[in-house]
Amino acid sequence: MMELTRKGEYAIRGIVYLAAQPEDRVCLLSDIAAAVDVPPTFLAKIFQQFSKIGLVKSYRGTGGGFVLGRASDKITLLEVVEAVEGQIIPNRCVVTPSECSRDVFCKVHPVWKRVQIQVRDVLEGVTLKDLSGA
Amino acid sequence: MMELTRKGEYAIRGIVYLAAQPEDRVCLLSDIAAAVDVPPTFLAKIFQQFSKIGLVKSYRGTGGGFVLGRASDKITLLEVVEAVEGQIIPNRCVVTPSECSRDVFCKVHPVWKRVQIQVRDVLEGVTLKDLSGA
DNA sequence: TCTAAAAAGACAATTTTTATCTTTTTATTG
DNA sequence: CAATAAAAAGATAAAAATTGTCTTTTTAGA
Ligand code: SF4
Ligand code: SF4
Repeated sequence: MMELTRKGEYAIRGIVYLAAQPEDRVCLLSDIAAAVDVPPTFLAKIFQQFSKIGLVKSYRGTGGGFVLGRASDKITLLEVVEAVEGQIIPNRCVVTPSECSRDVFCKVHPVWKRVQIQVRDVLEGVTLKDLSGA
Repeated sequence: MMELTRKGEYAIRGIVYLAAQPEDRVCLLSDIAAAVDVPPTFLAKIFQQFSKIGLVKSYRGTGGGFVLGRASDKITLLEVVEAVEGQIIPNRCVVTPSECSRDVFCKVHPVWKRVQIQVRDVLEGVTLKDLSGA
């Protein structure tokens, strides 16, 4: 339970690698994939998601590749994880109360809410800089 | 991500209902299932798991059914969840470091460890009594 | 125009989840 | 003892999610 998927793990590896590169060095997807040991086609999908929300910037064509979208200390682990895994949802009723008619009186409901907050807090407190630094 | 499965949700509902019953009242599985709106055959599997580790006690035959294995304030939500979902594992390297060769230098690894601890702490701090009380 | 590289979309194998159904074991009761 | 009640165990299966791959398209540079 609560397990990060491969996709999430790959996503983190990839972007942490990027964050560890010299500031404005443009990296090939194929190079990143090889470096962090992830299937290139899979990582491509992941970086497309990153690109859409601006977590990375991409350049096409010759000399193209990827760079970080913002300074590495301005990107949190939470953003990275949520970009590919979606919101941190310990239980569906946390995000969709209507899902369960019992939520009116349910005492479990607020516990999941607390779990959500705790997890988010941990992940939000870590930046790519923290993860890529020496 | 981090989402409880139906099985986990059902498990909690079922055992919380049991905890809310008068002390030594033996409950039929079919009654519990109906009360908490869970497929009876599915709940049966769940309660079998509970029974194996003593979270509930079961009686077969006429007049049989289930009662809580211990006082409701001695059973934590963590136990219940882990009984059916397995350990709280935010990332597999947390439990099987050998899984990933990068764990020696990896800075992400300890973050998942912290997530694990936080989640466990929240769930461990809640008992069935807390969840079933008026 | 040719080539390099990412973006997009379609597809597929595998695994996990979410059950259901049947048979077996155990206990009670008349 | 026979009949019945109820949980335990086991087999099976549909649906969904995960984990990829492959092909085509778009964009940019040389
Ligand atoms: S029973 Fe409570 S915890 Fe479970 S889904 Fe409903 S509101 Fe959420
Ligand atoms: S790269 Fe780090 S976080 Fe990811 S599996 Fe390996 S040790 Fe764990």
